[in-house]
Amino acid sequence: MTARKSDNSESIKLAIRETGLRATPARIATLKLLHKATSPLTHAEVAAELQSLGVDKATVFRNLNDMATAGLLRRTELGDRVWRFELVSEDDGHGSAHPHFVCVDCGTVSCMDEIKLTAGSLRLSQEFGEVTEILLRGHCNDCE
Amino acid sequence: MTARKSDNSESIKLAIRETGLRATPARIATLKLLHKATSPLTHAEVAAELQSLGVDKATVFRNLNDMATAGLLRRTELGDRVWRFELVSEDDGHGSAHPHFVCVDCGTVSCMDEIKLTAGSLRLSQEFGEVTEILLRGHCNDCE
DNA sequence: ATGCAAATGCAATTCACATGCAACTACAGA
DNA sequence: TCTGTAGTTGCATGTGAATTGCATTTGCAT
Repeated sequence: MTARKSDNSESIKLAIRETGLRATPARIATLKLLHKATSPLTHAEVAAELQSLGVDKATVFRNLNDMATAGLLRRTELGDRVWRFELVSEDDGHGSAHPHFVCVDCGTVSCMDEIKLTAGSLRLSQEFGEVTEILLRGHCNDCE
Repeated sequence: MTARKSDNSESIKLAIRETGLRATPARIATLKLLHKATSPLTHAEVAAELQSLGVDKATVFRNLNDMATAGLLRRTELGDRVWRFELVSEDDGHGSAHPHFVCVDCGTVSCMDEIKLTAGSLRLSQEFGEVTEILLRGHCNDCE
């Protein structure tokens, strides 16, 4: 008894339900997959992986988008017109919007908590609208 | 005489030829259009504009890409899976990219020439890698 | 003026993603 | 534990941007 191969399935289920979504096999498998991944995965990659479980491509698309909207995943675009998804780690807690650095080569997303605009720039940016996200793209040190 | 309506056509032609490409009407029209534009234009926008001149969509696509490769244009992807092109203006010296503001509601793209990071942030960002693009997302004043 | 590589027009295609709808299922309540 | 139903899924189809193949045309060096 106990310690069955339930792994972290239960905690994953809870995390999903917390967002108001249902803990379906497809979603659990998606999160497990992203949990193992060392870099963001594309729609296609996740879909290919879950196909063996009988999960449809469209379902994967919808789930990734839904879970990204729900805040479980982060959706990034590296510049090759393909969305990539990665887990939003809980310990990364600070819900506040902090800048991200995206390596266009490996897709790694780093949080740049300390990056700020100059005061003047901040004011200028107000003239455009309400900034909700700051994204820097480039080549990370591990890639160049 | 002189100062005919040749405008800057001649200088545009020269600029194109300098890259090894031919100065065709479609390319000249494309550059003139981008010259007038105040923000990056999409393939579709340029194509729509040049359609009245009888220029085919595919030609526009190819020309934009070719001229971007040639260094006349800058090709950016602002997160909506659509390429945008803008002139790499010589007088603007810094061939380097300037930040863009993208409205997540209406999709409008604005160039933020004056926006800068603090010196400290600039230094910090170096620790992540070489930043090639800065993107701010949010709700523009016309939308909120 | 002339030849030919470069460029163009048109149609068809690819590729990533989105959607409509009927069937299914997770899960809250009986 | 059983059941109703709103949330999900599978399948097929649609969409919109970008790309490609190929025959024809054209810029421009000679």
